[in-house]
This record gives sequence, C-alpha cells and structure tokens, in this order.
Amino acid sequence: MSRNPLTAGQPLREFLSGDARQLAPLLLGAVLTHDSRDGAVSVRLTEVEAYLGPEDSLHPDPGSHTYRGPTPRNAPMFGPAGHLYVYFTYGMHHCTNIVCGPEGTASALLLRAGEIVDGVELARHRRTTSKSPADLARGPARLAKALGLTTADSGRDALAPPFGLVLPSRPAVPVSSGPRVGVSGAGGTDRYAWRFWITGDPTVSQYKPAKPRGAKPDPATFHGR
DNA sequence: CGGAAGATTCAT
DNA sequence: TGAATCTTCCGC
Repeated sequence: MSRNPLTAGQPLREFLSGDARQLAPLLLGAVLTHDSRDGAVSVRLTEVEAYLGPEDSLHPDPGSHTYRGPTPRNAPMFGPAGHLYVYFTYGMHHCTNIVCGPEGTASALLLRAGEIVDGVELARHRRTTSKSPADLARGPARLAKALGLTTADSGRDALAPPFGLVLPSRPAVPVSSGPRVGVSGAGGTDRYAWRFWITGDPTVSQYKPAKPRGAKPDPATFHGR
C-alpha cells in the first residue's frame, strides 16, 4: 500500500467521510473509472459541486435533493461514503454523485465535468453528439453518459469493481469556486458557493444560472472560467 | 391524484 | 431561446 499524502494515509472511504465542501476541491484531478461489458472509461474530474443533507436543521442546504428528507430516490445520499448517487432528470438525463460524509448524513459531490483519460473511443460511441474530446464529459449529464451510468448504478460502491476511484497525490491547482449551476432559489447563490473547478481547464462546463424561481440571481455575480 | 419543476442538453 | 421528455414529490 502506497501512502497518499493527500489522504494522510487514511483509507479512501474514511477520507470521503469528511465534509463535502472541504473534499470537493481535493477531488479535482481524481480519476473515476467504470468498467462495463463494452470496456472501461475513466474520467479525470475537473468540476464538482457539494450538496449537503438536512442533518443540520439550522443550516440546511436548499439546493440539495435531500433538503426535505429521505425519499426512495435520494436514499443513497444517506448511505456510506464512496457510493454513487445517480438520478434521472428532465426526462432524459442522468447525473452522478459520489456520496460523502458519515453514514446517516446526506452529503454528496455532483460530478459536473471531467476529461476522459481512458476509453475515449467508447466514450465517443456513447456521446455521438460530442464534437470535440473536451465535450465528452463537459457537463454532468454528459459525464454520466460517457461513463455509461444510469439509475441502475445508484447506490453502488464507487470504490469497488466494476468501478474505481483514484485520488491525485497532491491537490489540483489553481482551483476556483462559485455558485452552483442551475440551482434555483437561495441554493444557487453566493451563500452556497460550493461549485469548485480547476481554473482554466477546457473541460469545465459553461456556467448557467437557474431560471429564477423565487429568488432572482445577482447579475453582478458571474463566476465563469 | 393532478401538476409543476427539475443539480440538462441540443438544435433552431 | 425553446423543445424534448418523464420522474419525483408537493399539495389539494
């Protein structure tokens, strides 16, 4: 066993049991692999967002799927760290999270974008609309599609075959942060600036504010790359 | 049980 | 800028 300075030698699952907001920048540069019948695809994460659970009733996260408590869909978020939470949205897209925090709490990291570092051919086959290599996993639904993930994978362990997660030995730099993409209401504001990305990386998704529902976004607050 | 909204993407 | 498309969850 080689000791990873980033985790201070902790087992990966224990490391992921920490605070999602602190883990988020450290997971930039990590490589997630999914090995399927068609082959393996690996993505190097360049953009993630932290979402918290309702356990802190004084400071709940209004942008999180777990804001109003557990449901059948979000159940994996309450489970062990290192598992996947994959959900179906807009009638056609899947998005992938890695669960964080101790079991019983409901935090996770939404995998918003990355660079395909292995299995590019298979990823291109799954993402025929992609025009350039940088577009293969540029956006959460694109990333899930490139990896071949569906709701059938929700709740499965990302740290065991057919999946795998490898952290970088040192934190990615430089890292930027800002409001989360597409989150309406207070959860999408500076108050919850829990989107983290590798500054200047070409695979980072384009910033898009949510349609203002309730709270209106501040035009002075633009955090593009 | 009806309906609005959605952690999005792609084409127009 | 809007359509696609359907599941989830809130509210009546």
